Amino acid sequence: MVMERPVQKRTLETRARLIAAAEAAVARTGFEALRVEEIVLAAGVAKGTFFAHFKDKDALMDLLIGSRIDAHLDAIETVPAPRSPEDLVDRLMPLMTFMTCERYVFDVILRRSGAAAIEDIGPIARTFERYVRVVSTWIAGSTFRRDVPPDILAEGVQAFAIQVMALRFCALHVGDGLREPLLTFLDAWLCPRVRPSD
Amino acid sequence: MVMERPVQKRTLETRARLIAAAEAAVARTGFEALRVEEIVLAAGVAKGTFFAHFKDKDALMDLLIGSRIDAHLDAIETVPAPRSPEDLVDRLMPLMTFMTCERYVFDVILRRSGAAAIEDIGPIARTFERYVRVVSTWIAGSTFRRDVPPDILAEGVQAFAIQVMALRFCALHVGDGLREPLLTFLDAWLCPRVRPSD
Amino acid sequence: MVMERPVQKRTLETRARLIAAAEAAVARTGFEALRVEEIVLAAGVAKGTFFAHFKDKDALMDLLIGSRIDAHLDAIETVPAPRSPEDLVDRLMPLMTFMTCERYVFDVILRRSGAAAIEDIGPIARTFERYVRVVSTWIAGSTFRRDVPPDILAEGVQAFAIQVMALRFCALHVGDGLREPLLTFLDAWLCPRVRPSD
Amino acid sequence: MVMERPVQKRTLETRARLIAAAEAAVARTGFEALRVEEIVLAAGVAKGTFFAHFKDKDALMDLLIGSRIDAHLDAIETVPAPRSPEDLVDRLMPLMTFMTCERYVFDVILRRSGAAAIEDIGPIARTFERYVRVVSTWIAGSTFRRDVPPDILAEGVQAFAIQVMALRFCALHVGDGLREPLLTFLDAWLCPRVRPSD
DNA sequence: TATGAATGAGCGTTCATTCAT
DNA sequence: TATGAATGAACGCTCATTCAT
Repeated sequence: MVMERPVQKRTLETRARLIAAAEAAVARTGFEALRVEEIVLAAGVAKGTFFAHFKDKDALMDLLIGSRIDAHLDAIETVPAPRSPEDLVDRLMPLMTFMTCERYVFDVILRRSGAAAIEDIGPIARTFERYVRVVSTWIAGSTFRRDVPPDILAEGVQAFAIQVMALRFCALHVGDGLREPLLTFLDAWLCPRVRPSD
Repeated sequence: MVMERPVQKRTLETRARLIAAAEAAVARTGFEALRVEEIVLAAGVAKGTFFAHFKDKDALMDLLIGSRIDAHLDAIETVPAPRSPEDLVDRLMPLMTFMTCERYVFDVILRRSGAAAIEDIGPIARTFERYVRVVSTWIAGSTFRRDVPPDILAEGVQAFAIQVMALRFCALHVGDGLREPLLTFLDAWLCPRVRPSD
Repeated sequence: MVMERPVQKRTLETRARLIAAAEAAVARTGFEALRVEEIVLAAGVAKGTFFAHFKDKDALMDLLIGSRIDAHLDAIETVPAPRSPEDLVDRLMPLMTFMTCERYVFDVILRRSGAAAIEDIGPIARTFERYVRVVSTWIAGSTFRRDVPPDILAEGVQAFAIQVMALRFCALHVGDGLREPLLTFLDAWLCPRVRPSD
Repeated sequence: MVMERPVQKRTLETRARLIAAAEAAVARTGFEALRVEEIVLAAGVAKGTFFAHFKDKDALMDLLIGSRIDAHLDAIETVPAPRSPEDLVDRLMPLMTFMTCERYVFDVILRRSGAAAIEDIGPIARTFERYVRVVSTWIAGSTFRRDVPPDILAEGVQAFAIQVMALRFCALHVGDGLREPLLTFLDAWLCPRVRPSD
């Protein structure tokens, strides 16, 4: 029988120190420039200790970015459901702005949004599920189109959001902003205005 | 007045030899395992020569993958325009299969599909534009919904394709295939069956 | 019978252009940062042309630095012979200042002051002979010590000058200046004040 | 308060292995032909380890040559002080022979004998200080001239030794040997035979 | 848990020099 | 003479990760 030894206080402290050091470093130099070396130096622990707490650097990255996304989703859940595509875009904007704060961050998000193995599903991947759940719930209680299940519509919203964010990093579309293009897509996706075809 | 001297024959030959060697290596071991050392050895040129022709290994990767995508688009352009979402998915399948042949390849494609600067726009990024152009032309000549401009619909198709491919690498959806999920999206996107509610 | 074909005008012009371009580049970025690429670009010729005019980059460096030293020696020869070690040091100061303008320059001078093969004796090596000749002549016509031949004394002056310049680049002696230390040596070397012990 | 943790045993062992491997390689092929690759292979460590121990190849070179010079100085310190310039030259000969064993070695010595910054002062630069100290002590206890402080005389000895070694590599003086020319200088420098003119 | 020296495999660089045209 | 693509042989670097203590 495996005894779940209660996590020791020191362990939690070390972990907290590592995360705090990482966040301070990110605040200073951004996500891309984050170095394990830098973190352990600031946290005052050895390199090996870092890897006793995090499977690899990516796991920490996942955690840092994931919790930022979660914070945005927390905020999103406190506001009332959107009643129009415009509303929806407004709700999502802060999150999208964060996701595109650095090209590197967006790349990590894309990479970790899917996971190679079930056990690798990390914070970011979970925020993607949560994202769809939130949007799906909104849609279910909305006046948007009904010919498609809410969860499919929600996944479509996610697809368009990613598309729009990706364009942001394309030189040809720099400066386009996120709002307008996304609105165009969501309007067509959620409120198609077609003549019931003959 | 600067005279643009025509590119020398030898230059083109060397470049061709490098690309041929790289392609042979890819055929043998796949994209991810490609090594610069391997290429220059096979091509019989000095390492310095490689970097005189390609900014870095990534630039070659961009070229190799980009031309594969272009080949698929060439093939796509020879067949008649699709008449239904099913048709459309069928047309796109070979390309999507290639894009997801290696996780590494998909990552490169995502990374290079947008560019930080105009001068960095490479082969892959250009295929993304071409992709949209091709699909847009199809849609323009089709019986799909008309309430949204063809190029927006085409970009949406791209967004859904990427969404579906990304899911492929997600543990939760491995084995889902590409066809069914994409069809679900494209049906809803291109042929919405809504009652003009109001 | 070898016909000494008179050097063509174009040849001389190209050579002059190369030297001018090199000197301009040196003025901009110093000797150490000088690149063949930079020179040929500015001169508007191909890289190969450079090596048709100069055996190697070092040969040009030798020429550039050598002619600067020669200019200093020209100036030195116009002033009257020194009557004291102080005088001597004053005469030599501008030359020493140039020789220590860059660590790299000093290194080149040391390296080229001797030559591996007779045919490699270049401008800098020749300036060293000239230097000894000039100083030797001065000493021969002076009231300095007579128990040692002037050319040996002159070589000693050279040795001390180098010693002092080398110290200049040593962190422990930075800021020591060149004048005082050299004077100390030359005073002892040229005007020993010893009691004839025997 | 930062606790200076004592250097680990393993660290010292690895370092020793690297140095031993380098010395073996030098014994085989000389200093100039020394390759980092060769060293790490022979030492059985990773390349990264080499650069964790030595800033670059030059730093190792400095160490290797510096310790050879130190060994010569060790030997020099065990013999009685010289009583004449001839004695002095004899004492210095083995060291000078080593310093001129390869043109490359002499170049390294010249280059590293001065340092750009305090923290760059390496083994070779330190041997130069030690050299002056040793010779200075000898002179202080000798019957050589007394009108000049021993340390100045010692620096002069060093200057002449370098002058003579540099000439060795000069085509015009190849084969001159080191002994005779140095003796000429040292005799004049340490035992001036002048009539007090005044 | 904590330590930190060691790993490692390949990338990119360097840039004077050569040589076929 | 002039051209400029190609050479070449190390070097140095990277930096997350491992593992013996």
